[in-house]
Amino acid sequence: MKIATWNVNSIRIRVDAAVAWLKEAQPDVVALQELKCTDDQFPKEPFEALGYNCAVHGQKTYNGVAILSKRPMEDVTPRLPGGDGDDHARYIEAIVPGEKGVVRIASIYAPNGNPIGTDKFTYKLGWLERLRARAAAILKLEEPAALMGDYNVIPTPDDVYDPKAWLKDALFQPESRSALRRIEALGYTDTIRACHAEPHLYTFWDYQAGAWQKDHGIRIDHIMLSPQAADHLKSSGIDKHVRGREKPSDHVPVWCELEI
DNA sequence: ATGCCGACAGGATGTCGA
Repeated sequence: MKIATWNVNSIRIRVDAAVAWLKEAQPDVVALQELKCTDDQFPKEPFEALGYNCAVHGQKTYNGVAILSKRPMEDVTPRLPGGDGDDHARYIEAIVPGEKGVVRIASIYAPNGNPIGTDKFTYKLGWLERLRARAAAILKLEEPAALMGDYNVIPTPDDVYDPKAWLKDALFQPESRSALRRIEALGYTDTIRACHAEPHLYTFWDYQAGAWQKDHGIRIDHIMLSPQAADHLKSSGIDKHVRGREKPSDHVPVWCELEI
């Protein structure tokens, strides 16, 4: 089973780009983030025409997550538990059948958290703690699971072109990095780290200041596998070339192959 | 230099992203 995650930065404006990538990459399951549309506005037709079922948790203008799956999904559950009154559409979970078993899939869009020292940063850390709690609960199920999406956290200095330039950014704060490490420490595997020894692999390049041309990127989109999924990890990659196309998202797809 | 770019809502320009 090939699974992938992609922050599309508006699904409506990215339909052609998404269809082109799906045709070439042929993933069985895709977690999408930053739909920037309501459930009603989500363009299901072009994806259904490619054979995908769509589970959408949208919101007007901001956020929004979805899971596309060739096989029908079960137990589709939007919203991250906890966070009383939190109405941001940043999480959706579903069960997807594979050839040999099922995989629990989560599409994650963690808060940006800038600027630091504000309620936004507090919200980010609280949200990541809620995610850790959910990740711990999923581990107890002892089943293959992939928690994938835009974590908005740069894990280490090796995951950014110039660590100094990000020292005051919410994505690279010690508290943010620690929150991600706490999830990994539960027993989750970062697929790109597991499959690639070389540093400076990126998933996001800002639209501004020629970041793409200068390869000024950061790695913030991650696939985290439960032990039962990591046992079946075959390969993982980043479809970097997608960033060089017409009207690109500022993020690119991250994928992995599971023998499930 | 805290903007550079891009999407959205709305109908000008402010908000948000990372």
